Amino acid sequence: MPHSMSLHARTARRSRVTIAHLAEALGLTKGTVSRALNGYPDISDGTRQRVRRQADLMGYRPLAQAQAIRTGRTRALGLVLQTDVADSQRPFLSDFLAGVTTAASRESWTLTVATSSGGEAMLTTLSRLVDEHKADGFILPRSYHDDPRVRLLRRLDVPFVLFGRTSDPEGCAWFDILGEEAMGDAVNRLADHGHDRIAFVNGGLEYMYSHLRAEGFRAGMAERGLAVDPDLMLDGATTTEAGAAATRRLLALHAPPTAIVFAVDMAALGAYGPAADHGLAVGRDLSVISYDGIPEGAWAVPPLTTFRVDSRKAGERLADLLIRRIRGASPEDLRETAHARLHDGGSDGAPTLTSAEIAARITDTKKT
Amino acid sequence: MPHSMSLHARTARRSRVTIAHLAEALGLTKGTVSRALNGYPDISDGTRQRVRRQADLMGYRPLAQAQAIRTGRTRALGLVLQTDVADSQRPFLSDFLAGVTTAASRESWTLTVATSSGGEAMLTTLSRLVDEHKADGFILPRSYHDDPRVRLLRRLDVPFVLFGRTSDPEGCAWFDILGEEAMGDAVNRLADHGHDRIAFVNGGLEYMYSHLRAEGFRAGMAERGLAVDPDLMLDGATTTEAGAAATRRLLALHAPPTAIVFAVDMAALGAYGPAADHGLAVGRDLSVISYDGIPEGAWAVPPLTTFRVDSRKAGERLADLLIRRIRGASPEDLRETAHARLHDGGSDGAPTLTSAEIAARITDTKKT
DNA sequence: TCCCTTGCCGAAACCGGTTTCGGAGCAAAT
DNA sequence: ATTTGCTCCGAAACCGGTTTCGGCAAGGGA
Repeated sequence: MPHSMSLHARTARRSRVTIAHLAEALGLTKGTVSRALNGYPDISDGTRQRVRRQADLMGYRPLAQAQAIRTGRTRALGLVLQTDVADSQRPFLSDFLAGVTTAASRESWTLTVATSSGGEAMLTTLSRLVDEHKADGFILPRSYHDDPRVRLLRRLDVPFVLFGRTSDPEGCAWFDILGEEAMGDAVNRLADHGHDRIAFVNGGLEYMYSHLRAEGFRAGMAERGLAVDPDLMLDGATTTEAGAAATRRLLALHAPPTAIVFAVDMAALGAYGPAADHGLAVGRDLSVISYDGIPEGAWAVPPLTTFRVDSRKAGERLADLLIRRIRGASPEDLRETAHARLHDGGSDGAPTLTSAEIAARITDTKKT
Repeated sequence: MPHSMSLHARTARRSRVTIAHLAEALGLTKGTVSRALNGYPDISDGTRQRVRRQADLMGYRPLAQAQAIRTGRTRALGLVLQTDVADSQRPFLSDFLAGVTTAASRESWTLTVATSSGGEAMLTTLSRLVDEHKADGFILPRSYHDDPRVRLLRRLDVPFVLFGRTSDPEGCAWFDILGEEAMGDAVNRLADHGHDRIAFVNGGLEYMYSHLRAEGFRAGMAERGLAVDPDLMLDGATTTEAGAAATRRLLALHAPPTAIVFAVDMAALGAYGPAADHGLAVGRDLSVISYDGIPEGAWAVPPLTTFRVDSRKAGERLADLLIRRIRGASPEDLRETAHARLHDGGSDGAPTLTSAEIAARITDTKKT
């Protein structure tokens, strides 16, 4: 007499089909069903098929949290956002999340999000999430040159993937956009336009990307046989104000640049004000190329020429890599990069003035 | 002989302090400890104190997922973002998430985020999350006039809070910004400037906010004794392109407005192009006031005068309300509103031209 | 003094899964 | 014919909590 004693009817409010229901319907025990579904070798192919078929016939999906108390894994990705810094990734957060969650839900994983303000709080939050088993691994956005989060998770032996590279790649998986390549392309583009006095305004040196982008800028200059003037190399500009200050400083030089490459859009937007102050038209008298593709760039006049990042894809790739990392793949096999795409806004072009002419213009406007 | 047989030493990698450890240290059983911590009445005050003390002495924190398999509650808030619509809340997503998660973690809850594209997918995602017990309740951003998510969750008897109101408030808790008040203030401000021919460009009527803001606009007009001309009432503009189209249509009227109130910043940004096409200076010849406070508005020339929303606070309040809702508070007691704050950008001012003069200007520029 | 509450806690079942252990059944080897 | 070994599954313990049930001891009323 099969199906003799049925479990409590599924009429109860919000009852799901459990592994016990499934086992009963199959005439097997919970344990056998579980092993069948989880690929244990001591289950015959026949029953495995039968179990699988019945499982998706009845629409059985294991309860992640029930599995978690035994396995310690809850099929959740963790993402801790730092909210106290002006972050060029912020405008794309929505896209980024869309990427992460769609890739995650493809494997029926979910995303747990937390925020923290300040580096210390970040570490506290991370270890709390680890301790409470809220996530099986973490996506770490905006990697630092020397990243304390990496050290923490490495020590705790918790899987993670970086959005960005880091100085000590030991045990690190990552996805990154080749910012150095973009910066090199920017130099080449400007050189093609005829510029030979090109400045570089970098972001904060605590971030890994700054080192890479500076490298890329230098490589581009070398490629075109252009000298890198230390006076034209600034850093620490991640806001519009800092970008404006950097621009003013560059324009005040005896031999100002005819073009500026910014590592960060937010800083590049700061170039427009000082340029206008001296009657310099961005895109003609002063060329600007930048990186990020933030929406504000499109509203500048002329719109910013910049290298766009596909945040949604980044999220997808990171989620995918992290899941594979959690499942045991070695970090060395989980390193991917992609290219930024140039968006021609009009803020760069052939120089209409030489460096000397710009210098003259500056002294002129200063007098008045 | 108390403490005779100690549990496996806590030296094991990543072992937490469990309720069994706690019980052993106290010489009680797991069940008693659990009841003590959860406020059951059949525990003496003395032991309750003792248990509590020992609990935070040993740093015990219950594993949410272990509790969940019995209680069905996992101390997680759910947030499903719709990613396929141009959403004025998107630039503030980071702040919003910061608000939600800080309020949640204050009560040691977490946030589970999912995304979906399309209304149907949204409902599927929601019911999957409910079915898999991934969240105990949901924050529903950007409420619709008639919201299918509300109907679904109401039917499933799952707690939720709305960011925004809805047409059928039955069983709904919410937090909302008084957009109608802002629109009324906008009208008053324009009337103070001397405008008497004011247009209103609304967002999509499927959203609840559009109805409220239209209402607020009408109330403001009535308050100032101004007639509402049906020709000056448009809707469906949530993008820059749609805003531009609406502006062109308004300017082409026999008696064009001297000021336009937009329900949405993204649409308001569309006013600049058409105005410039006809040689009209925004802020002087044509006044524009809007709502949202998106960062792009600051880059328009002149910057947009707009009503800003405090997204972080909204997130905090929503998380708080939802937690109380899940804990059993009745939805009627969980309804809060807040005010938008005016940010004076310069896109509005006293009219320099009358409606007739604008009309003349339009026909002039059309000829050339 | 006896009985009946009442307060308070232990014991054990339970939630929905996973994992270990052991043994039944069968075929091949001795 | 017995032993050996292998395949495959059931039984039961386990994970970290919650909840039900029952019983002991103290207190109160008759």
